[in-house]
Order: sequence, then C-alpha cells, then structure tokens
Amino acid sequence: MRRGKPNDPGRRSRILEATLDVIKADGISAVSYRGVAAHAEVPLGSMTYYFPTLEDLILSALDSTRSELEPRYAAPLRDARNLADVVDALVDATIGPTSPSLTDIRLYEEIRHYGARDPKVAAVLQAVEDDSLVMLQPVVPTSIALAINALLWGWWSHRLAHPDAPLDEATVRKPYEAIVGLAAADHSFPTKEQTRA
Amino acid sequence: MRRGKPNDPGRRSRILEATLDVIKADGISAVSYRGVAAHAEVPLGSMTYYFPTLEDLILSALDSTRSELEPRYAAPLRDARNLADVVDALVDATIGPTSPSLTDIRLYEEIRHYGARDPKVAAVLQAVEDDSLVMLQPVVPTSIALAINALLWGWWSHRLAHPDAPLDEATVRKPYEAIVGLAAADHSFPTKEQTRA
DNA sequence: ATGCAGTACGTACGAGTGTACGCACTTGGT
DNA sequence: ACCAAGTGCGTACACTCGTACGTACTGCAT
Repeated sequence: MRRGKPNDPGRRSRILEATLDVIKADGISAVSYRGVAAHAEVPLGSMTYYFPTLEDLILSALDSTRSELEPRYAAPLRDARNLADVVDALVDATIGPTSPSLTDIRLYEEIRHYGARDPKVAAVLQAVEDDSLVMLQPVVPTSIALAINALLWGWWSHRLAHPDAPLDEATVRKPYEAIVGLAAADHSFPTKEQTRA
Repeated sequence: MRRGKPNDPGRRSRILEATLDVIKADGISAVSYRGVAAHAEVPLGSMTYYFPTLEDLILSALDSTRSELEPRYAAPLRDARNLADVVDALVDATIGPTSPSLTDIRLYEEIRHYGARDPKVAAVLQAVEDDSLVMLQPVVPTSIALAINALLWGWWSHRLAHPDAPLDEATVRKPYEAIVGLAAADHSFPTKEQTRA
C-alpha cells in the first residue's frame, strides 16, 4: 500500500521538460544530471531519485516526445480524399503550418542520431516511421510512401542546414506532385489549381 | 630554417585516421585525446602536440574526409549527357557502386550533426553541398537540384536507419525519374531502357 | 664541442561527471 | 504515541576528461 506522498507532483515532468530544453539547445550529449537539475531548479538528489540512471532520463525525455511530435501532419493526411490533398498535406508538413519548427527538427535529428547507437531509441524511431508509412498506405503504394518519407526528411534536413534560406512553395510542391503522381497509373493525377504552362 | 625532424612522420596522419575510426564507431562525442591515443598507439603527449585543442583534432579529422567523400558520384554526374544518365548516376549514388557505405553515411551524419553547432563545420558542409548543386546545375534548374539533394540525403538516411531492409532499384529509380522529369518541360523525358507499362 | 631551436612526450592539475549512500522528513497503520 | 515505509535530497567518491607544463631528445650552425 502507498504511503508518503510527493510534495511536488509536477517535479518529474518538469525535469523531463528541462531535459528536452537542454537537448534542443545543446544536444543529447550535453545532457547531464547537474545541468538539467539547474535548468529545472531542482536539487541534484531529485534527479537520481526520479531517474536512477542518466540513460533513464534521456530515454524518458525522448519517449515523452513521441505522442507530441508524431501527429502534427497525421490528420491532414488521413483526411486527404485524393492525391491532390495528399500533396497539399505534404507541402504543409514540409514548410507550412503543420511543419515542425527548426527546434523540433533539431530535436528529431537528435533522436535519430542517438537512435543510431541505442537500440531502444531506434525502436521508437522505427515505430514512428512505420506509423507514417501506414498513414500513406491507403493512398499510395509502399514504395512511393518510402520515397515520400525520404524526401520529407530530406527537406526538413535542408531547412535545418539552411535556416536562412527558406524554401519557396513551388520548389517543394512540384517534386511531391511528381512522386505522388507515380501512384496515378500512367498519366498525371489531377492537381487542384493548375498545371504549369 | 627547419631544424630537428620528426621521428615518426606518419604519426600525425595515423592519429587522424584513428580519430575517424572512433567517430565512425562511436560518434564525435566519443572522441577523446586518450581514447584516440590508445587507438592510434601513440602517447597522450603526442596528441596535444599535433593538435593543441580537441576541437583542432576533430576539425582536422573531419576536414580530411572532404577530399575523400565528396567526389564519389561527381564523375558520373559530370559525364551525364542527358537526363536518363542523370537518373542512372543518382540511382547509383543512392544504392549502387558509387553510393557511400553505411559507415560513410554514418560519418556524414556525424558531420551534419556536429555542424549544427559548429559554424566552421557548417561552412565545410555548405561548401560540399554547394558543390553538389553546382554539379547538377548544368542539367536541371536549381529548384530541382535542391529536391534531388533532399531526396538523395533522405534515401541515405533511410539506409542508415534500416540497414537490414535494402532498397530495391525500382523504388529508388522511379521517384528520381519523376523529379528529374520535371526538368523536361511538360512531357516526360526519354528514359534509356523503358517506359513502365 | 657547444648551444639552440624545434620535436616529442610523461605527468599532474583542476574541473566536471555519474552514481552510491545515508540522513531527514512525511504519512498512514496500530 | 509510536513505528515502519516510502519520499526527497545533500554529500562524497571514484573516475574521466582537456589542457598546461617541464623535460628529454634530435640534429644543425657555429
């Protein structure tokens, strides 16, 4: 039976939040018990109490992002009624309102980087990507979904590497149209607004 | 005037090589004077002698890869005489003989990751990417070159995240064809071997 | 032979790290 | 009132790290 109760129930999640702040700012390799403790304004002892191991802390922090980062562009994709809607959703996910901020991309990049060495994180990553493929599954074949994922990540990566050179919409849209168009048998799918020239 | 000569002239480059080994195996954040010294079988003092600062060591090591990694797919691209050749070169650069090994991709990823926080590395990175754009420039407009770069990096990234699920050629080729095809005005460019169905 | 400049390296210091551990404090059962 | 269990935290230890620094060695000019 439970005895004793926490004085500060939000403390654990505050620590996780501070951890993510540190990761976003300086990367996972900069995460230390003491640094996060200072950022979250909790004593060092609290850190090891809630997260006995530094890896626990990092994994918990990364895990807490899964529910948050994943579904940003999920709804538009699920609601897409034709291939043109899919293209719109992808363009938005790349540079539009449902696209991640540079900070979010950096965070995502950190997870990927860390996941390359940690199987547990890699599994999380794989799950997220699988979800993404499943969302695309109803509208395009798997091989095309793979290409779309690759291009989407490539664009995000580009934004991260060139924060001062924003992509314009046509640059992003046309390649998506071309790839998604592969799903429409042998002639190009109907776009909503135009066909160039 | 030069006086005194090095007892072990290859030592410096051996250190650099060992540094790259460590980076490939465990990432840049795992690079330490002592670790690299042990790997290269040189005393610790040699490290600080050749590379007074750890950053010097890392930058020198990364810099030494520039001349090596860059031109793997440069020649085929430069020799491309039509858009079909370009597609072939891209497919090869993605999964074919001129494509980087998983280790190389990891290394490239490390550089990107590190470059996100270090302006000097970022500059190197930018230079490499600019070169890549310049190579594509003669055959496709800039905006398409950007998309190709993004997709290429996306594919490489995919290979890194899914080492056990190799991409088959058609999956890679068709999206490239579609994007490169955008460069050919309003109807699709001639492919060398076939047009599907 | 002697000095000197540059090479090469062994050692030690100070800072920062993850983690173990013990001591207060809180709370519910008796 | 008392105890035990669980919460929360301060401190200290063992370790690794980057870097500074003193010292030996090498080869050339004189």
